[in-house]
Amino acid sequence: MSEKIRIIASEQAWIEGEAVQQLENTAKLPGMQRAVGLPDLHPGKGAPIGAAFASEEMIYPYLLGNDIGCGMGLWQTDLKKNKIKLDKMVDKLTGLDDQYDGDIQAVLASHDLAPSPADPFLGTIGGGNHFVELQKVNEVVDQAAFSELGLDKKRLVLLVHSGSRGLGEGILQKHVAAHKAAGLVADSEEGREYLAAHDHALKWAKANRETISSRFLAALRADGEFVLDLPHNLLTQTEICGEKRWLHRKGAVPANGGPVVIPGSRGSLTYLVAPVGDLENALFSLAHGAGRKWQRSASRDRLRKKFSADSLRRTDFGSRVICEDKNLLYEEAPQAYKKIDLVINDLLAAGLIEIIATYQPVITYKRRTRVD
DNA sequence: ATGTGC
Repeated sequence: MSEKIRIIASEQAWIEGEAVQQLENTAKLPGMQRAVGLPDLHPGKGAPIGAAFASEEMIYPYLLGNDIGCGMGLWQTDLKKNKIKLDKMVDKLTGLDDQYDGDIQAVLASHDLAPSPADPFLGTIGGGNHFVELQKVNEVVDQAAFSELGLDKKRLVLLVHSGSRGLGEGILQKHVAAHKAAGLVADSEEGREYLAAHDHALKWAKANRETISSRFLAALRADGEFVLDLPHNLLTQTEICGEKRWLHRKGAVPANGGPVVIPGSRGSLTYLVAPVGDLENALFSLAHGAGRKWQRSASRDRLRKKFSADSLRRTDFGSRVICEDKNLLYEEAPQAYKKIDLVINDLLAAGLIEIIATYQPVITYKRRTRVD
């Protein structure tokens, strides 16, 4: 394996050969200095997911993929853990895939965002692995760090996973039409144009998660306080070992900006962790989740044989899954994902995290609208 | 992942 590559995973971790091959391929790209695979590394469309890449001079839009700015936002609600009325809450969460009926222009203005064709979709989560999850505390491990974030173990939190919808898609498509998987010189007209579009999508995606949270909180008739928001598909100029590098993160959460959330699948715990240790050697990045184990089509084929759709709408935690799109229900089932505990154990073994707390699902909202 | 593909 190239000395440019590091894979942070134990021998027991299930990492597909194709993902490792994809990581090897990225290390050969012109200007590429280092590539790090995180414990949730898995194959993507040409480029791996769960990885960070540091390059000199060149930037590679293809490594980031279409959902520029996709990430996790966390809000603490004023809903109490001991007063959960599941059926009533599920009934309230309707109409949330429709166009946002609030003031989109005001949201854009507050984030200093220029108009874009994706604006009618602001406030919608989209499909794929995107979700909104209401969670309750499972365990507080580091009370001081937990309190420091303003968190209260009696209160439910809202975790929002979404991105830049059609906006990032359009930016990648434009690049691919002209350059396919090839990169750009960062300091060129096209490079600067991509970076400007990227930065816009990054901000838009954050505004999207904020809008989604306010919609869901309003539907639940709850208030919420912002806790944190971190993208996991992004490109930044970052100093690494004393050199300015273009740091690409694809399914990798920044570990140089305080605590991060690493969610499992909807059937497992979510970890709130503090990055520690030699993060520079991990390109200041951590795993962004459990990582997919089975491809979408394989998940549908395998799980349809074993489980009814309704059985997948409840989890071992007693939580509910709101998802009327049956394909999505099977594609995103917990069985299709790796075990989050193993991902966390690998990060602990590498000395890169300390656990602050764990949360468990109460309600997982996937796209509710029926499309099948 | 996708104002969702043949």
